Amino acid sequence: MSLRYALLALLSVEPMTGYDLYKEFEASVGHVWHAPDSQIYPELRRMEKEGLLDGEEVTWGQRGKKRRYHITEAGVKAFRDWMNTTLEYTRVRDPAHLKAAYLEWAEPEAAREQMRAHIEHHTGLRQQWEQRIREIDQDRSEMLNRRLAGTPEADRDRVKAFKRFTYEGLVTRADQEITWAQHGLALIDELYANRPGARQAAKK
Amino acid sequence: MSLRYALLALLSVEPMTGYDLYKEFEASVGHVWHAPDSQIYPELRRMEKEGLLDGEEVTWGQRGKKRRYHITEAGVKAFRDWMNTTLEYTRVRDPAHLKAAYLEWAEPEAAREQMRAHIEHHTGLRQQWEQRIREIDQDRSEMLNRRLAGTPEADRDRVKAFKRFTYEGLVTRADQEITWAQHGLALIDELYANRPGARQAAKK
DNA sequence: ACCAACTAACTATGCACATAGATAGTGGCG
DNA sequence: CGCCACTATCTATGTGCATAGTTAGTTGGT
Repeated sequence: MSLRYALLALLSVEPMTGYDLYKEFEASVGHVWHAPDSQIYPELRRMEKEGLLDGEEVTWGQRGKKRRYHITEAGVKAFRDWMNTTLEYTRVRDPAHLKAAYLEWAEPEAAREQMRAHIEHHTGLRQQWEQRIREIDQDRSEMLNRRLAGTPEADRDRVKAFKRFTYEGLVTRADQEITWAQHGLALIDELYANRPGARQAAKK
Repeated sequence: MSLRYALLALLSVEPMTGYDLYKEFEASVGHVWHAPDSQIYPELRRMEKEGLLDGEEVTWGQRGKKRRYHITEAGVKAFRDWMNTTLEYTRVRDPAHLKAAYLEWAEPEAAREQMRAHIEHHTGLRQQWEQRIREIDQDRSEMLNRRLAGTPEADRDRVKAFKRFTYEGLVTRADQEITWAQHGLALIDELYANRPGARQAAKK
């Protein structure tokens, strides 16, 4: 149910087409909420039907056309209401930790590989998020700059501060996951010290 | 797709009915993977059809009956194969951080409430997980004890060690989330120092 | 003139999961 | 005896999301 609010967040800056939003998901919101275009287009139509958005037909080239969505007052209200409502948290469902709990079933080398994948995955995320922080600090994010341009000067600090705060939390989380998996690698080495990886030659 | 592996993990210890598994989900695996009974029962039937489980009709009282599932060799193999396969990670989708990124839209008091809810949520999880660690250390987990009883002595350390490792990681993660939200509270106070919460009386 | 890469949008299928409710038997307590 | 909490299972409906494929126009380069 968060997709529509991610969309409203972007549309609160300026009108956009479904494709714009899809692209923007890769570049900005996508770092906290990913969505494929096949989910975005129908959601936009639904939101228009519910009066949160106004759709406008725009010609493009000779015969091409696209639909540009504007946020309505009802849309702004819906977004603000969501922001003022405390989130419901869902139940834990964590494949990586489920696997970790039964790692004795895996071959030592497969267990290590799992830990390495965990490190790699979170290293990648960490990089993206750090990059995002740098963009915020150096005003190099197009979307954020446009948002700031339409924000009263007195509130600009807050807009930047909350985004920075968000990504800082994610970077720390990634660090924690990386450290955890490194401990995992050490633990595996320790537990199989007398019985090296199945495909590894035993020492003489 | 992880549900079936969580079920196989439990059934690798001993045969159980759907209801047993449902209960066990609340007490052990549920701490890393939650599932409602309405998802468990049909999955068990599917797994039986695929040959991963054997179902056995058991009478219970006068007219009552229940179905007890045994893991088959194919089931053990499927679980081991999954354990030896590196996980695919899914895209980021994090409602709490999505909201955090746009917190300037919320009333200060609502923003604080969101942070408090985050702290409360992760404090609850932290407690569960710490409890789990204590149970592991003191051999007070029924399920784990039964698993250990059926495990060769040489491998018992590993079984416990991986579980401990898993929950330690989750505890650290919870700590990190709590710290983050506390920073959030401090940040909100700082950013609205000149403009206290909307419903609060201004100082004379 | 043509092709590749991009813009733009839509459709289809299926699983995973949340939520809610239905049905029926059991065991114990007062 | 009647009631309640628990055991046990199943059904139904809707949303969210992944994955994959389709159609059509545009732009820029060789």
